[in-house]
Amino acid sequence: MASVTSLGELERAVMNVLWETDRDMTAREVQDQLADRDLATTTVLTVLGRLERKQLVQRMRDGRAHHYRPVASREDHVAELMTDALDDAPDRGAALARFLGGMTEEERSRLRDLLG
Amino acid sequence: MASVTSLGELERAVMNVLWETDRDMTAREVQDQLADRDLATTTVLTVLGRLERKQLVQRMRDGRAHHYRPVASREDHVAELMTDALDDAPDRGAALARFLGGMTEEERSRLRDLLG
DNA sequence: CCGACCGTTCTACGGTCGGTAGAAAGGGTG
DNA sequence: CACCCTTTCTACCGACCGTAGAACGGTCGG
Repeated sequence: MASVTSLGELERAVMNVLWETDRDMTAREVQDQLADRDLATTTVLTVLGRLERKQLVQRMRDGRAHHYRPVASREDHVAELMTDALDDAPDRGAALARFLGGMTEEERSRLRDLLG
Repeated sequence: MASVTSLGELERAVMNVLWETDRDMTAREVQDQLADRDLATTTVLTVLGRLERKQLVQRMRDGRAHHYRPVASREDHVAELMTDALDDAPDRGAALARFLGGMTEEERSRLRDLLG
């Protein structure tokens, strides 16, 4: 059961748009935010559909169109990816130690604060 | 630049064998450890080759055969995945907070210890 | 010294997934 | 009611993965 979800490039871009825009969006609005890619609307819809299948976005009908929103915040999503990665380590302590070792002292200190 | 590496099922199984066996292995030895899958030797070789291309394993010639070894420990690998995930969050603090929130108090306490 | 054998490399095929989008259907709006 | 917007269906291509046969090259036993 692979990790939570491995996304393609466009899928990731769409999630980023949804995460960065702090409200529900229609496919058209997402498309507009990705204007530089010059995508067809159907392409955006296909991707949104796949993201819904992967349970990363949720959609609600609103008149003719649908509105899409991320199921979880980006931070929650990231935290979940981290947890999943950690769950792959038989020696959690060692993995955590390596993880901490890769951080700056500043960030470790922030982590201490977060841990109260 | 997707995440560090997303592996297929068999690729992951091979990495697990290499990680769990604490010495260099030949393709044949890996195959033996995966006997339940009844794989052809060439299949194992192909996978090991792909893992080498992905820089997850390293190989050295030893007489007729090659010996394969993981480039990094599983814990290092996991830590790297965690770091990569975290790097995707614009708000690292928030992501870390969510991550901590998903841990048991026991583990948080262990983390405090690791942080010294 | 040669043949059998073993490990490797090359090649390939089918399945799944992601990026992409056209065709056609369905439902409001004027 | 006609039109237009959004959606659904379907599809294609390329990449990646699981899988493995064919063929090659070097070693070792005889």
